[in-house]
Amino acid sequence: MTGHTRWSPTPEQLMILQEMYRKGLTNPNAAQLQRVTDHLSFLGKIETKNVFYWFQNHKAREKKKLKKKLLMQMNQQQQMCMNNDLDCSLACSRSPALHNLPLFTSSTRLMEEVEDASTRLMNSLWNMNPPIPTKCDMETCMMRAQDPHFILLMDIVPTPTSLPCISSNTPLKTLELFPVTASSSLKDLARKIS
Amino acid sequence: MTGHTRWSPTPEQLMILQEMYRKGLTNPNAAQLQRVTDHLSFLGKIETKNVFYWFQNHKAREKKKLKKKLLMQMNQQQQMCMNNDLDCSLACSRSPALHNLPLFTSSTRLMEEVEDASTRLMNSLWNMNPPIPTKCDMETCMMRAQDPHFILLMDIVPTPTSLPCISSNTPLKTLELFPVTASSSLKDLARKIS
DNA sequence: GCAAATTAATGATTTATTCAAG
DNA sequence: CTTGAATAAATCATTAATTTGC
Repeated sequence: MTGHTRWSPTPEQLMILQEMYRKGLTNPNAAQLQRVTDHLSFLGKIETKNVFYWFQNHKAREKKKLKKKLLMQMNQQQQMCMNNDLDCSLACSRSPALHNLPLFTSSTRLMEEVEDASTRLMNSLWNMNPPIPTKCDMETCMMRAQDPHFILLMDIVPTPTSLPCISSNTPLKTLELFPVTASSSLKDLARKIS
Repeated sequence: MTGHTRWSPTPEQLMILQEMYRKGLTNPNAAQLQRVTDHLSFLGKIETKNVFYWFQNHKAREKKKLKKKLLMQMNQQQQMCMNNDLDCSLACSRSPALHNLPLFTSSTRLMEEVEDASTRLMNSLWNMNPPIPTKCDMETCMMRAQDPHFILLMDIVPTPTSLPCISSNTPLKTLELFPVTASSSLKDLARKIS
């Protein structure tokens, strides 16, 4: 195949082809190919098969590009989601109103004792000192299951007794079940013990 | 560190820890760690630091697992999307009602001639024979931009003159701009020419 | 079956990042 | 802007699980 030189569109031809494609001509039939070829032949040497192959290739490559682009978008989105929201997906509320919600019913288990033990421990922790600093009334909330956790979004209305936790103009917020501030340094504790 | 043997939770301890975590205890403070340790010490040798590390690791690894899971889901979804719908995203309608929609206005370009040339060619193609077999009236439609293409969903009401293209109980459908069936085989054409 | 060899899980440590107080 | 506490991420190291050849 050394004697041959393959077709290469002139800039004008290329632009028109691209424009046609962008306008929706992604799969021209024989008659259309012929017609396009006729028109483009005024701008340079061209054959029907060139046009045919161009559309074939262009479609495939646009598809590939779009695919790649969406992949990147999705990965990015996903990263953001992961980095910012994952902890929220674990968060839940200490409010008594939630104690009996499905959020706290465990999946069926063989060992009821484990269930009981952890529940008792959990309840004892709820009653521990120091008291958890955030205390809010809940009005509306949405719960979304995200196996194996739940995301709980709720409308928070700070009560008079509540500490300055969240400004009231951010209505939808996720509460945390357990205190954010430890009474003593965990690192120190861990070090002292080890 | 050869003399040491690292802590390994008994099955009961592990179950309770997991249960606590599932109930929302993902970041215990010092007092909580101590309390949990005290309780679990009845089930086997355990130190506060073990509990501390367990929660740290478990949280991190659950996060990682969830991340991976979501990633896979997204990739799957994406694959499906790509394989089934990509061609649809390129589809648009040949109906005269759409000729002046933004769908067919090209982006701003330096060379107006190209725009004109491709538009003229496009228009000539629209008027070509054989006539495009699908012919429907449109009532309602939605257009969604998906750079660099558009997805057009529309309510199709077959007219008396229309060929049997789409059953009327599938109201929302994507139309294709150009005929799906070529008047002669493209493959044959390409072969004949080459 | 079982014991060495390989792989996967996971406890423990270190390093980096975030965030609030001064 | 710096510092320190807290947390998250990355890494190391050992144990548990499994594979493999006999």
